[in-house]
Amino acid sequence: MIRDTLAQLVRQAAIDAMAAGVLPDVPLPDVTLERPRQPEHGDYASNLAMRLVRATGGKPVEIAQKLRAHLPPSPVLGEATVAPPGFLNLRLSESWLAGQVDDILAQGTAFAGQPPANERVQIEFVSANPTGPLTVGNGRGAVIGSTLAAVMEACGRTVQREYYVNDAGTQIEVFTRTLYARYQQLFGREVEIPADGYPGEYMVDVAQTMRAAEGERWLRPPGEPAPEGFGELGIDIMVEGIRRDLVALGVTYDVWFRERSLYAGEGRYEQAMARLRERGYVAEKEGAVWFTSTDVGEDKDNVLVRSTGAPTYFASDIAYHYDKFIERGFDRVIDVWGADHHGHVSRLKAAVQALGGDPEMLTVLLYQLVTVRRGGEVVRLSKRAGEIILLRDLIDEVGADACRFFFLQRSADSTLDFDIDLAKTQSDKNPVFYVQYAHARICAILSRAAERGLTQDGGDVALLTHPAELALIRKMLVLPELLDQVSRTLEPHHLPYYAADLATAFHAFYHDVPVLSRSGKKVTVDVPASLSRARLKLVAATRVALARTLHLMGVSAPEQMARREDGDEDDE
RNA sequence: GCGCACGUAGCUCAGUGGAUAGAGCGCUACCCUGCGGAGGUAGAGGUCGCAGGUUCAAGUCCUGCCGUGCGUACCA
Repeated sequence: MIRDTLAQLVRQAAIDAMAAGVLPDVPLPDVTLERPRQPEHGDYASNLAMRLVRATGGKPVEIAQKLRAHLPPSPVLGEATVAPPGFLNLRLSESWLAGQVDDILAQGTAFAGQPPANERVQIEFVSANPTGPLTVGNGRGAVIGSTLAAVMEACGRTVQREYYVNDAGTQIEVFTRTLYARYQQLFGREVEIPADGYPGEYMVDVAQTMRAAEGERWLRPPGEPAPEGFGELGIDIMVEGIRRDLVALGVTYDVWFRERSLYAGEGRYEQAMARLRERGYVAEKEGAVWFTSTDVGEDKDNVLVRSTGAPTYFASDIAYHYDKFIERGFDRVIDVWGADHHGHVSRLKAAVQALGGDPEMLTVLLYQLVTVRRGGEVVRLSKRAGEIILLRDLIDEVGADACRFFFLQRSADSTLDFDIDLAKTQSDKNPVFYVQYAHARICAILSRAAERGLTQDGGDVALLTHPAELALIRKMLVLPELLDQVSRTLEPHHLPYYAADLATAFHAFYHDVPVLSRSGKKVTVDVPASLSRARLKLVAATRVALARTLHLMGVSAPEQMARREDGDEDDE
């Protein structure tokens, strides 16, 4: 990355200055460059002089000047200046910048990525209980998780995407009793769904699916419980529905991990509990089995096996993470959870530590709640599911692209207001539209040029010297750094902002700089073919960068937008 | 009570310890039919919740307080 190259130059300048006796020989801190807010301050700035001043003495500005004098020559580096209170500001060489257009085109869809690194990452996301359909909140987790997976892959990690299906435990019994009641109702029996059951209408749909497939096969005499296998089939139907909703959002998985599989035979559950016991973290008291998490710094102990003999959800989770860390041996594990689960983060990390894993390698990424607005009013109800809004309904109404873009737009730490009206707007007010339009416009320009027999072939990027051209190239070169940052901080919300920035830089360029000759009523612009070819290269490179950004977000990069009807200025 | 977050423009939100705190929407002007105007330019709008502290430098780190959300089960 260019930032590293420049940092190395600054570091070398310090070493050379010390060797020359111009600066006292002191230990050198890590040289990091930042991007100044003001463009006048250059492309990158180093605060090294200010960090050295305590050890070396002297004035920061003078130290910075010495660093500047010892910067090794480089084709990358343009101007270097010193600014108070001691910044060393660096500007990229314009000829090098122009040359990056060829570089971006050569990289193509691999642009801004990193070579493979030897790191295996597992990212588990959504993992909603299969007792109900996905909600908009689950959708946010799906988009955050899948986007992070894509970015980490682009940055060289080997990524496994996993969905943990909670198909064991008490909730499944409740689900089964509810479903069986619904099933019997379809055959005219006067049966009430359980008081603690799932009232949503989707349960009727599942029951109907089962009747449609196998008729009354599952019916037992009145008063008897559901037969063996009935609940499992119901769960399978639910999981399939969840899978389809996720596909509609552009999300697929490598592994669907069944909680039930932890308990098969002498499985992971037994192994994990045995390991905890060996290591001295299991105690019996009050008729239950406890994880003595206070021994690893927790506030309280937690129950593993209830006095009824049934394991808790927490025990399953321990076995599951035992499998991730100890058996499957991932270098890094990321769990994406809704913020309402944050109370479990600490004790799960404690469990990983107690098992002998490294809790630092487990990152639990929490995202805050989603509220949906329509006409400024908060939407609360779904007809089919009660007090939740279905992800499916949102996708059907605004489309997967808008869903993904909007879900990504906010930091996971912030609650998210999803404005349905804005997401459906076919205008520049809608950021998804604005960005996608930029891509479509690029495609239109390239094909228009081709119609005239002009292509980027043979274009000489050295002709790209206009400030708007260079600004656009600079914006494209942000992407590699951005992806690196997202992969390290796990904050994908920067991507939509960047996409909009890049689109703006393109529109500004296109507004200021003619790519093709044109003749209108008022103005005639003549662009030499050689210049057109060079600028078409820049346009094509912008397409590469913009499409890359959109694809990582899982948002489509359309070649054309549907034409808006003329004269249709009003909102519907 | 305790724990984890959040509090930045009218609204929704960005802001890796750096220089003059930004964007979109909304508002006010302008470019006037354009190589896709579904675009561009400019302006108004801020005690970064409050008070201390650390630092050459704090919206950013630390402490306390106020406000909001979530959690604090032998539920998942």
